[in-house]
Amino acid sequence: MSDRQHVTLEDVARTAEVSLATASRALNGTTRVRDDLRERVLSAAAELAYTPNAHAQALAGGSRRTVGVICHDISDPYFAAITRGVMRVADSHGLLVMLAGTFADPDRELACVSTLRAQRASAILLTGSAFEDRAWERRMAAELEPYRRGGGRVAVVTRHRSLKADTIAPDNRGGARALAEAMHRLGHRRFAVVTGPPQLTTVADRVAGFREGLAGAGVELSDRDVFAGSFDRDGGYDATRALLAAKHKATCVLAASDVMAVGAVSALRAAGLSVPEDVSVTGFDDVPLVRDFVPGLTTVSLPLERIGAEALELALDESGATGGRGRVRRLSGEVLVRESTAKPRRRRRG
Amino acid sequence: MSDRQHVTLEDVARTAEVSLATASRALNGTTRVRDDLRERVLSAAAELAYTPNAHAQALAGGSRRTVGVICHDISDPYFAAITRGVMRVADSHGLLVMLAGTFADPDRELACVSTLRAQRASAILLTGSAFEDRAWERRMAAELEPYRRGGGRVAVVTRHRSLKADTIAPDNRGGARALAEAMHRLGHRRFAVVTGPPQLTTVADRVAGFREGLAGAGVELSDRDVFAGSFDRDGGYDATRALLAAKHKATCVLAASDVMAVGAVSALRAAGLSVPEDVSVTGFDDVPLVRDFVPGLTTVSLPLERIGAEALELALDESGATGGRGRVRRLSGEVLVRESTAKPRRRRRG
DNA sequence: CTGTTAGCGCTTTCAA
DNA sequence: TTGAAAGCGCTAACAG
Repeated sequence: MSDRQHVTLEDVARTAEVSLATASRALNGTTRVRDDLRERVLSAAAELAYTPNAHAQALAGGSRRTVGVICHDISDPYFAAITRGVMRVADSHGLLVMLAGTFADPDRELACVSTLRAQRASAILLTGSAFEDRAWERRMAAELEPYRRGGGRVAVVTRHRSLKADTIAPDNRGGARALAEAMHRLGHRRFAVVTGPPQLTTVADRVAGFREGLAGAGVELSDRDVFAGSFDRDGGYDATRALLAAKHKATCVLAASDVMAVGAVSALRAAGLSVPEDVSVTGFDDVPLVRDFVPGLTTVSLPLERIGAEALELALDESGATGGRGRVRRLSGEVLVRESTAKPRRRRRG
Repeated sequence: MSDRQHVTLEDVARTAEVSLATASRALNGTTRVRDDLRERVLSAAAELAYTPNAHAQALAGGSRRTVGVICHDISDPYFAAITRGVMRVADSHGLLVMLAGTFADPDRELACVSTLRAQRASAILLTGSAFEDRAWERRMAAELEPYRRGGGRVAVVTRHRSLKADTIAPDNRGGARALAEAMHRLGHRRFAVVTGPPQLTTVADRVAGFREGLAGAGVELSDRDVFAGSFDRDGGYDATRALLAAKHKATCVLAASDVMAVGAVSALRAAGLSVPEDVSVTGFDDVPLVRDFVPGLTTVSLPLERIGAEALELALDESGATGGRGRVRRLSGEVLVRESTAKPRRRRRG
């Protein structure tokens, strides 16, 4: 046994008394190798507990066995579900997932791409919302372009088309519109929106959808009906507190995500209001655990795991790669009316 | 501009009209470089959108800029929270997280270690429960040992001591014992346990703790009081259905995790029982979103993000590395009695 | 089918 | 300080 740090292919070859090339071939199965030699190599490798150095393999032009996933925050069930879908597909392709978290910081996101680029990930998946910011978009495009030139594949979820990448596009706007319309049909006339930072395209799309749906039904949503917080549970809680403090008369609160809705419901309860008796609340996404909430959250269901899985599949599938513009796969959400929403009461507080 | 795939350091050096070595030094700041040369290198790199090839860097003995995290399922909020903690620390050290999911399959877990070893991750974190299986343990130890010899660091969460790695050990047993005792003090005398596969050490420890706590109070927990399912929401649901089908007379259901408890509550409700009026239910972990459930889930709170953060910190901190046995950092959980548990009724169903 | 050899892109001695 | 050159461990021609 050597006092070297790692067992290398050379050690294996020497032990098996074959050449480096033969050892490599035996291990990778690229070319046929005489059976007894292959046996010798394999047992030598096992005996020495040999593990190939992935860096050397990658450098020698062998493989690119990793994919990068960039999300805002893995502890958000939305991203967790998407990432799970990615991991399933990655696993079935023998790929390792490198996970980068941006915590919704645009600069951090750029840095993540750069890191993943350095790692020569075979694909980069941008799963988080984009930021509505021309300068940022340009910088992102500039970061992505050389990556693509080097053979890297890019897929994005809900992003601006300007990135020209393969895109999985859940219909945030349409889903929000349909949800708002459903709430209007239920009888609601006074609405408030509890939402995240408007620079996030997902947020912007959903709010735009709410606005459209209501406008179509003749209800105007003014800026004073929109309460923004961080795009998480606490943001939903805080925004709802602000709504309460403003003595807003909404009978229905449209939250920009399930997670925000959970915060909203908690804030309403803390204020002594009950859902849906006093106020109806809706979410968006239909994330796993929230399905077991009582009252069941009315929401727009998105196939999150599938979104992750398809994003990676799209990125990995070279065949249909259009020359630059990127393919777009649209997914529609389904409005799920559950118990967190009800007909508004005749009379309300205030 | 070359028609090469990637911009390399050589391109940068040529553009800046310096040697490879100087370019490298200027970029890494390892040695002093004349200011004007450094400037030239930096601007050439920027101009060419140069990104170092991490594989080449790693191979040349430069850096190990990744850590591996192995978990059962990232969409489980328990692992998501731990991973978030890991990512925070990784980020502050400039490390990239490689995430591997085992879906609680022992063989898959072994394979993950091997992959991460190949990637020369600077540390491997085993965050999922171990499996109670001597043969598996031996194989895992055999996989880890050469990794360590090559300078790799290993840290584990809730594992068997036999792995001899740095360990973050939440007190599953003690927490479970305290929780069971608290439920006994509340007045419960008939208990059932809804749990995951007993081969998982976490599960085994928690069930053992429940058993101990109850035994100390004079209540025997027999095998017929324990209902096992998969260690997730559906497992909790299914196990509770089994409990119901067996007409078990428990007034208090102890679930092995919050996520299982969520499934348990849903199953009870579906059967027309209310929590806590008809049956009390407890969880374990105190995962984020479940905190907003109504009724609030009585549980044992574990600092999940901190567990992840400390696991990586421990692994990265060479200073206190004991010569082989591994350091152990114990963390105790806190019993949180909320509204999902109540005094048992005098009379019960059946 | 097997062995020899030339890199992959970078860091790091070692001289200058 | 700077540059030349020797690898890091592996794969993939290219000869045999």
